Amino acid sequence: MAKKPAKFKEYNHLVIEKKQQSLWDKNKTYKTLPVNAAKGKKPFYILDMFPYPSGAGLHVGHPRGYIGTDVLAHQKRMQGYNVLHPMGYDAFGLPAEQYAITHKVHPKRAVEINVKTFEKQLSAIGLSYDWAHRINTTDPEYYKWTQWIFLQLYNSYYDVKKNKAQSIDQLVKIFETKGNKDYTKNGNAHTTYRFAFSAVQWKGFTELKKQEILMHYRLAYEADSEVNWCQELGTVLANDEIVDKDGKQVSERGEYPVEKMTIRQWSMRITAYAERLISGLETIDFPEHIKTIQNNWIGKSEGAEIDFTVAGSSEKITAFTTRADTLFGVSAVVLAPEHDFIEKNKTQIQNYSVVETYIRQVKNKTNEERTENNEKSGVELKGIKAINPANGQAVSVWVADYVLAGYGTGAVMSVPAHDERDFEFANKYKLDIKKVIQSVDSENTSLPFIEKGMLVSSEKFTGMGSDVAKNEIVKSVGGRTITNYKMRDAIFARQRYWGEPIPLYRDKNGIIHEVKKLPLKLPNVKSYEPTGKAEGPLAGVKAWTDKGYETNTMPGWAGSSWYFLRYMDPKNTKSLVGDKEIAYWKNVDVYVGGAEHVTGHLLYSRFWHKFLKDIGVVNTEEPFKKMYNQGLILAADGRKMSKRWGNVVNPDDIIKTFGADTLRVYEMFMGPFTASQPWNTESIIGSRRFIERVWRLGQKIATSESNSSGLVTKADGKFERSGRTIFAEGEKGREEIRGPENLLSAAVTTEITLHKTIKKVSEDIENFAFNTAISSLMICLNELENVANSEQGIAKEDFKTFLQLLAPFAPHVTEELWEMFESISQKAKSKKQKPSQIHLSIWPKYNPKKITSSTVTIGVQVNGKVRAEITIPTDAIQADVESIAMKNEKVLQWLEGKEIKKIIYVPGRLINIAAV
RNA sequence: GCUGGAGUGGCGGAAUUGGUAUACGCGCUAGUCUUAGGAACUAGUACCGCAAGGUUUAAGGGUUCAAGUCCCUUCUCCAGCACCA
Repeated sequence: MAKKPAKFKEYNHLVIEKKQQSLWDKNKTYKTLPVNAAKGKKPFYILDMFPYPSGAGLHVGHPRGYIGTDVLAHQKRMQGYNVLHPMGYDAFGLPAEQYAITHKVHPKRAVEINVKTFEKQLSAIGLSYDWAHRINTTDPEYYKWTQWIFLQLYNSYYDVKKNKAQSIDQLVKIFETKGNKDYTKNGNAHTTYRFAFSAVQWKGFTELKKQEILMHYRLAYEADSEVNWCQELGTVLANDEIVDKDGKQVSERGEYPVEKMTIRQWSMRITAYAERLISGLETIDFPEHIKTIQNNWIGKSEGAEIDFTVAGSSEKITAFTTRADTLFGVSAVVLAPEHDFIEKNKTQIQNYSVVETYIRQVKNKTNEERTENNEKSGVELKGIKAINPANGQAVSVWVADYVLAGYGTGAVMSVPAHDERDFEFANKYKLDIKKVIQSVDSENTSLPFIEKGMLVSSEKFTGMGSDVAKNEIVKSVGGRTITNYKMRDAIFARQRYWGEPIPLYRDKNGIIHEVKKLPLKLPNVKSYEPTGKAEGPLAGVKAWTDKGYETNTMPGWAGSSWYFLRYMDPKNTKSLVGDKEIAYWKNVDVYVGGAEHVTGHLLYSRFWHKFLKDIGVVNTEEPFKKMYNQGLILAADGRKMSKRWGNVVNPDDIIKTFGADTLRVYEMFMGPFTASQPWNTESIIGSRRFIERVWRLGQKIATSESNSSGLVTKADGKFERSGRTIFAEGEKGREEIRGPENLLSAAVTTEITLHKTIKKVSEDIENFAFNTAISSLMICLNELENVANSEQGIAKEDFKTFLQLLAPFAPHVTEELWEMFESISQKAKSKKQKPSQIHLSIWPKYNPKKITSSTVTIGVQVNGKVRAEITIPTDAIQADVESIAMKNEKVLQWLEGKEIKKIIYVPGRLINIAAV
C-alpha cells in the first residue's frame, strides 16, 4: 500500500465496498417503483440474460455483460427513469441436472446451492439489481405459468387469413360446419394438413381420429419426428444444442455423439410464425449479424410447386423450384431417398432391388459421411418417366442422395445448365444439359448457372426476363407459387427429469386432456438419472404414469422464453403478468447477452412473445427493442476460460485484491463492449491507479480550506465568483484572460473539460462505448489534478460532477466520497437532513456553449503534409486563417518557390495549401 | 465453398465517419522520494535518423487538395451456414 500524507484517509476498498453495499441494501437505493407509485416517471427496462446457475460459479468473464447493463441502469436511474433491472435464474435443464448427478444431490438442492454461490458473487460486484424482482424458473409458482402458456399454445392454431393464432375451438367449429375442403387456408403452408373431409364426415370421426387431425393444427403438438438423440446424455437435443466437431455431430454440452432417430415428440409450431419472425427483424435494433443469422436460419425462399405427371399412371410427382423460368431445361426429376413415391410404385420400377439397395446404403450413412465429400450419387428408376408439363417431354426419374427429404417436396426438377448441383449430377450420369436462359449482356453465354437473364428456348416465352417468365410459366403449367422455409418446428420435449412437466394426460382411450389445476408439480423420484430410453425418469414413477401424465419434460428454453415478462410482476398469482404492469413496462428496452443464443433463446422468445400478443397477454410484437452482445473475455493465453485449461480467473480474488470498483472499471475499459478480449491481470493496475487518484484528489479537495476557488456558471452565461460577476461571455474574447498568469484560465479550462466529459460520457454509455467513456474520465481527471495542483484549485461542486459521471462505473468509491462531501456541507447547514446518495442524484447536463473554447489550434498542411500548427480564434473565417498561416515561418519555408493552386480550410480542423 | 465481420505501436485499443493517425491505459526507459520496492510521483516512449528530415494503419494499385476510413486485386484471422433446388 502506498504511503499517504497522514491527514488523508487510506483508500480501503474492502471496508468501503462492504459498507456501501449494506447501505444500498438498507436504504433500498435501487428499488424499482411499483407501477402505482411511479408517478409519471418514465419506465426503462434493462435486462441481462439470466444465467444457468452452474456449480462452477462465475469466472471473470461472466460479469462483463452484467456490469455493462449496470452502468446503463445507473445512468438511467440518475436521469430520472424508473428502472427495472432484475436478475434471476434459469435453473431447469441439463446444467443443473448434470451437476446434481455428478455431486449426488437432488437437482432442487443443487440449484439452491448454486444460486447461493451465484448471488454471493454477483453481490460482491455491487450490481444495482432490485432483488425483490428475482425469479427462478424451477419455482412451481413460476413454472405454473410456463405450463399455462404451453396449454394456450396447445389450444391454438394459426389462422393464415387473419395472420394470427386463434382458439382451436374455432377450427373445430369450421370443421363441424364446413369440413376441411379448404384446407390450404386452415394452416400455414408449411404445415397444412392435406386431407379434405366434409362436415358430415367430421362428425362421423371417432374422438381419436378428431384428435389426430387437430394435432396437425395445434401450435403445441405431438408428432413423429426425427430427432437428435444423444445416448450419453440420454435425451433429445435441439439443433442449436449440437455442434460440429471434426465433422462429427456432438452435443454442445459434453461433446457426446448425437444420432438421428424418429420418435413421438411434443413440438412447437414455430414455422407458423416464420414470416413474422423475419419481418419483425426490421423493427428491432439488434446487431446486424444477429439479424443475418436469424434470417438465414429461418431461410425463406419463394418459389413454386410444379406437378410432373408420371407416364402411363395417375401418379404425379411434385417438385419445388425457385427457378420455374428454367422449366424448359429440365433433364430429369430427382427424388430424395426418403420420398414415398418409390415405395408406393415399386411394382412399376423395373430395377427396384437396385434402387432399394441404394436407398439402404444412403440411410446407413451417418450425417458426416453424407456430407464428407460432395460427390453426388443416384440411381435411375427404370420404367418410370415423368412428363415435363411445359413441353410434354418425357424425362427420366432418379433417386439421389443430394436431394433433401425435409425441404420443399423432397423432389426436384433437375436443370443441369442452370444449377451447379444438377450440373455435377448430369455430368456424372450423362444427362442432357440444355441451356434455356441467356444472360442479358450475352457476354458469358458459354457458362452455365446464369443467375438471371432472358428465356431463349421456348417459342411462347422467348425473350422474357427471368422474373416475368417464372410467373408466366408457373401459371401456364398449373403450378402454385409457394414460400418455403428452412426452419423446422422445434422439438419441445426432453427425456429428462429436471424440467417442467407437460400439463396433459392421456386417458385409457388415448384421448388427451388438460391438467386443470396448475402447477402440475414435478414429483420426487428415486433416480433422476437418464434412463437411456426415449422416455424420461418420470416413467419410473407409478403414481405419475397411472394418471397418464407425459414422462417427458419441457426443454430448457421453455422457462426462458417468457421470463422477462415475469420480472415486471413476479409475485402475481392471478396471471403471468398484470395488465397494469404490461401496459407500463411493455417490453425490454435494452437486452444484453451472449451471441450463442441467436438461433435458440432469441428466436424462441420472439416466437412466444408474438403468440402472447395474439392471445392478448402482451401489447408488443417484439420482446426486446434493442440488444447488444457482450464480447467474451478470454484467458491470458487467448483460449476460452475453462477449468479444462486451468486458466480461470475468479472475480472473488480480483475483488479481494483490487476491489469491485477496479474490476468494474477494468472490464469496461479493456476494449469495446462487443469485442472479445484476453484478460490481463497485469493491466488491471491501471484501473486501480485511476480510482486511487480519484480518491486522493477527493480527499484533497474535501479537506481544502475554502470552497470559493471555482467559478460558477450562471444561467445567463455569466461567470460568477464569490457572488460577483467577473465577466460575461462574448463581452471580451476569452483569449485575453487565458494567459498563463491569469487566475481565471484554469477555471475556464476546467469548465470546458467538464462539459466535454459530461457530453462524451453520457453519449458513450448510451451507445455502450464504455471504454471511451472511461478514457475521457481519465483525461478529465488528469486535467482536474493539474488544476488542483495549481494555485487555482477545484471547486467542490465541479469535483462532485466528475464523481457523478464516474458513479455508474465505480459505484462504491464515488458514493463514499459523495458522502464525505455531503457531511461537510451538512455541518454548514442543518444536521437534520438526511444526506443524499450519489446514485439518486441528478445526472449532470452539459451546456453546448461551454464545450468550445475561444481559440483552437489547427494544423497547416502543405500538399497534404502537416508542416506547422497555428492557433486561431474558433470563429475565424477562411481569409483570416489563410493570412495567419501565410505568416508562419515554417509554412513559408515549404512554399518557397512554389505556386499556390488551391487552399482548403476545414473549420476548426486544418488548412491545406496545395502548391506546385 | 457461400454469407457476415475484422486486420492500426511491444500489448489492450482511440480516431468527431474523408480532415493534425497512434487518444486513454498496460509495459518499457530515466529521474524524484525512500532502509528497500514488484508502491507512489515526474518526464519520455510508432519506426528510421545525431539532426534537418523521412517512413508508417495486413500487401499492392486507384479516386481526392486530403484516405486507417471510399473503390479494385491479393493475403490472413474470427463467426455463422454447410448439397435448402
